[in-house]
Amino acid sequence: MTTLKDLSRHLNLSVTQVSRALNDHADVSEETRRRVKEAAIKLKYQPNVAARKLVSGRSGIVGLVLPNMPKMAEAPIFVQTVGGMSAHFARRRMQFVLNIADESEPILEIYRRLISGGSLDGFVLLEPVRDDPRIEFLQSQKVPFVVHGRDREEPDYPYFDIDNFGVAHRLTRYLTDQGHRRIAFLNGREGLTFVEARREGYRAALGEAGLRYDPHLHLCADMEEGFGIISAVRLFSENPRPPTAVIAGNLRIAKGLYDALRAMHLSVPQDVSVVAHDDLLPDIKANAFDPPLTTTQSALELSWEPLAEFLAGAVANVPAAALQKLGELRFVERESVAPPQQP
Amino acid sequence: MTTLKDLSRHLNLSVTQVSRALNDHADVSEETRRRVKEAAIKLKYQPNVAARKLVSGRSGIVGLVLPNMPKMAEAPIFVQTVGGMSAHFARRRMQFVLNIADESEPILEIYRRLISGGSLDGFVLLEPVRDDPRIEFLQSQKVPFVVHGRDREEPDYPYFDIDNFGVAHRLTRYLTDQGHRRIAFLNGREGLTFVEARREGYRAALGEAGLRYDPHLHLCADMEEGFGIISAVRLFSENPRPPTAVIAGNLRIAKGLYDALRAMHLSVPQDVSVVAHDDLLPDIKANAFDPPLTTTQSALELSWEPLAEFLAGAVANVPAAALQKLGELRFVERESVAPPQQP
DNA sequence: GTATTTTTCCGAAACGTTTCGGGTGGCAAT
DNA sequence: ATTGCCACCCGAAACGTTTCGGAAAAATAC
Repeated sequence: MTTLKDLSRHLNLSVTQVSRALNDHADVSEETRRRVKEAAIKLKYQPNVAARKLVSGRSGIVGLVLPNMPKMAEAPIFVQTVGGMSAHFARRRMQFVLNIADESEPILEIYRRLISGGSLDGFVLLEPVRDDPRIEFLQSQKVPFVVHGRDREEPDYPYFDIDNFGVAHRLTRYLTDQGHRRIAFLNGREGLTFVEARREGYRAALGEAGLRYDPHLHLCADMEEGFGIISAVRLFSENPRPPTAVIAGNLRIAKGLYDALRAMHLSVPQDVSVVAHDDLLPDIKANAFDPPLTTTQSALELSWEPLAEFLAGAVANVPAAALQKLGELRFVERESVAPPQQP
Repeated sequence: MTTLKDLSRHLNLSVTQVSRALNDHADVSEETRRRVKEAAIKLKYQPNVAARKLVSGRSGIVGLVLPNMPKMAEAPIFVQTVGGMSAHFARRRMQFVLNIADESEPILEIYRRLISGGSLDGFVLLEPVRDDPRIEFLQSQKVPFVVHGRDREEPDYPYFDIDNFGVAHRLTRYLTDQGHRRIAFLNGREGLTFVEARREGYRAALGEAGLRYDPHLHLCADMEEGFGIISAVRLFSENPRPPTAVIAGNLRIAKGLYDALRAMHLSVPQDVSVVAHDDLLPDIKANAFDPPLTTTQSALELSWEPLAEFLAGAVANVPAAALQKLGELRFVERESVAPPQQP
């Protein structure tokens, strides 16, 4: 293994100067810098991360801590997430480590262990809840992190999110504009901030249309196909006043919903209008629905690069304000909505 | 952050002795050891991994390098694998890092980069091919690793595998015992050693029954549902002499096969007998098939623990012979096989 | 009583890097 | 000729741990 000392001997330079040359410091001549870099490549020099970390405090390793094994239904998202992050961090010459918690160990303990050993530079946080304890903890420990989402409206930490209020608002508004007055919303698991944001967007759009928010029409659960199926039954077969339109939180829910509606001989959009939000996952396509589904869309896949970039920035002490971004959102009109039938 | 020096000051001991006490060396009195360990807990001492690594050469980090982003069809296996490994290494207080290769960078370059930086202690290798270049490379570099599978019959490195020869042999033998004489085998991607082992098991069992191996009946492809579908068509609708039984390499292939046979109005087991190997993945069950599928089974899920254990062992210089294991294999008879129809 | 071993401890060096403070020598300004 | 400045370079210290060789204290043997 080549070290700085080897290089310095080989070049008749001091270790100091070699280090400075490789790190592009100011006071090293152009000529020397070139020589050094060439030699480094020729001798396959790779800096020893441990040594570097010891003095600089940075290890180039960031982590993702998951509270539990992902369920099978979440597999595609898990692949996207872990794969995407890993790839983008690798591109930045950073290591990405995955840590799946034992249920036995409290999650904050895991963070504590990982940071106090000094092995990790920072973390990626997924699925924040309101006033997320992880965020509070990491902030109190002054450990860099980036959040996929937000746990409050205007955070002072790095994040990448989409306008979830806008998602729900837009979808709801589109339906009220067509004359719908009873609109159900199949949202996500309660407590998650993006679910709350969507609820508010939904509620706001209802208000603007002069409609009142009916809690019976706002359902919360894990965003799986089964949720769509069960909700369809609950909304349309056990309900004296069923909705005329349904908003699905993602395509998986919408899929279940479509299937169940078909089984109940309700047709889209004649009997029920359906819209959804589409994360553009590769395994399920909105225009492969029958009829093609009207959606808001924003590619989940585009999250990983900014997340990696922002975490790298945070580790390098870039101020948080420069490390915040909202993803693009598009509205795509297809054929799953019609005006409500007159009763 | 508490360091050894802090502890030593606090205890009126030398740094040396504190270190030795914590690492359970011989020449430290019982009394001192106790005092030191108590203080360590009280002051929340966590050894700095970077410093430790610098002198010991171990980082406690192991890695998995994947040649490319997993395809969606492989998502459940990916989740199992990555999740399982990560969890088991975490239990051993080791970090597990995932590295998804850019197509641009040759895979051995990635290994080279990761080991010469000195950041990783060892690797987990998946899906070995015969005379796998990764194995040769890592062996030549004297880097510890463990293989899920084998790249030769009796390797001198740590591995966990199942008896793939046995899998194919058993399934084939079961069919020949029932009188089948034309048996197709839907195997995996060519080049993988487990695929070759299965081919040999198949071929051997055929031989024992006095049948000759017909290459037209041994098909190789990625083990996805589509492979089962396409093979069904090829074997049964374009073939003057179709097989009377089919062996599927896994349940996903079997699923495609079942679906396609049904579409072609061929019934299992009256028209075609089917058997398969079952990795006991959570998203697909052999007895949920109609009719329930006769299988060999061995839980993929049970691989992760021995793999983690063996890699940890390899890093600690345990001889390879003690780090090799074959997984359990069971044969489960269900209702997907009948004697062949007389022509 | 001295000689020898055993137990328990410690100082110092080492791992490979970054960085601090302080050099040189050359050149322009005074 | 002195001063100041600049571009370039270097030695040494530091990061936190482990380990080597040796030393003091205690226990045992003669």
